[in-house]
Amino acid sequence: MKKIFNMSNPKVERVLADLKRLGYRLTRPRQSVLQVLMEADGCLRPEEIHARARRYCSTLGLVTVYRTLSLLSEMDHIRRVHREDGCHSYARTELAHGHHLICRDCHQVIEFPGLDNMSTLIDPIARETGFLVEDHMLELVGLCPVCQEKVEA
Amino acid sequence: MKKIFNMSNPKVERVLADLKRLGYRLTRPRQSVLQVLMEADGCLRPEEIHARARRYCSTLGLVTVYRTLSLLSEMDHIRRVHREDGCHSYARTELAHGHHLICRDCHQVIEFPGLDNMSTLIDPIARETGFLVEDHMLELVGLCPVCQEKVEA
DNA sequence: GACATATTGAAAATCTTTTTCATTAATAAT
DNA sequence: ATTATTAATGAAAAAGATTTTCAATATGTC
Ligand SMILES: [Mn+2]
Ligand SMILES: [Mn+2]
Ligand SMILES: [Zn+2]
Ligand SMILES: [Zn+2]
Repeated sequence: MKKIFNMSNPKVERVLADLKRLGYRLTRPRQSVLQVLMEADGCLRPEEIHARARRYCSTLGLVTVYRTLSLLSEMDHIRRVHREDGCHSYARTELAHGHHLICRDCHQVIEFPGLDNMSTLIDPIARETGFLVEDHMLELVGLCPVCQEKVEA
Repeated sequence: MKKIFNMSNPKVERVLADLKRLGYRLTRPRQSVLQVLMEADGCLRPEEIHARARRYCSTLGLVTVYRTLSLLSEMDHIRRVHREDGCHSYARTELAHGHHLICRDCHQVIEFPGLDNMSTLIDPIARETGFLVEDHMLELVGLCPVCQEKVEA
């Protein structure tokens, strides 16, 4: 099958090539999910991805979304992000490195972008322990500006 | 109700006092869950906690485990730890607070040494966001040396 | 175009967690 | 100790998220 989008996204192209290289078929459902993920600038839940991707492939089933997410995760083109409410979100690997800053009072959650210096922290630990560190999760807890004032008052 | 365990654990005592202070009842089901959590030296899933706590309170329902976990989390006596497979584990705050290195295959948990440079990481974020960062949780996930070999083989 | 089969979607199954609600038991008052 | 109050409990049902099953379909190849 040919690409389903006339206007081509270089990120999408790259993944499509990778899929083909590995012998996977370039189906319309897959392409629709991929397109959504690669044009998004944040984390999306499977349900959201499903809704958006249906605009490109109206017959798309949620099951296929899950299957595609799992495949793209394996290939490390997207990454799964933990959510407080139990389920998961997915984002392009470049974006998925966000960390959380949580206010212990109002429970506000701020995402802050990935830290490049994270590896200066992790590398020595990997070396010492012999672990192959594949992922990390950093969560900061404290008081947001608003709640700091509430406490002072 | 009086305490259900003749041999008393100081950690359990402390939480019981706190519960009483806040007007909660010291029920047998609650005490059994608490006991399990405070005598454990690692993370436990609700199902595991349920199984263990039943030895102290045979009628204990899984629902009550969830309710107690949520209460103790609110009170910050235990902390919820994210798991790769979607569900959550819980551990005493002291245990859950440190930095952990978790093997995604054998689930081994190693506590890893010295992160003095944590503040070089956190300070800029605090400055940018205006948050007062009081606590942090860092979890590294990967493969332990043993499980790396298993994969290679 | 025909073929082989990887992929799909619907439905059912699983699994974790939450809600509902009638019953039970902890605490405080008598 | 007995009783009254009502927070807390457990069973069952519901809610969600994700996975499995399987017959039908669409893709890449010849
Ligand atoms: Mn990260
Ligand atoms: Mn999680
Ligand atoms: Zn706040
Ligand atoms: Zn291991």
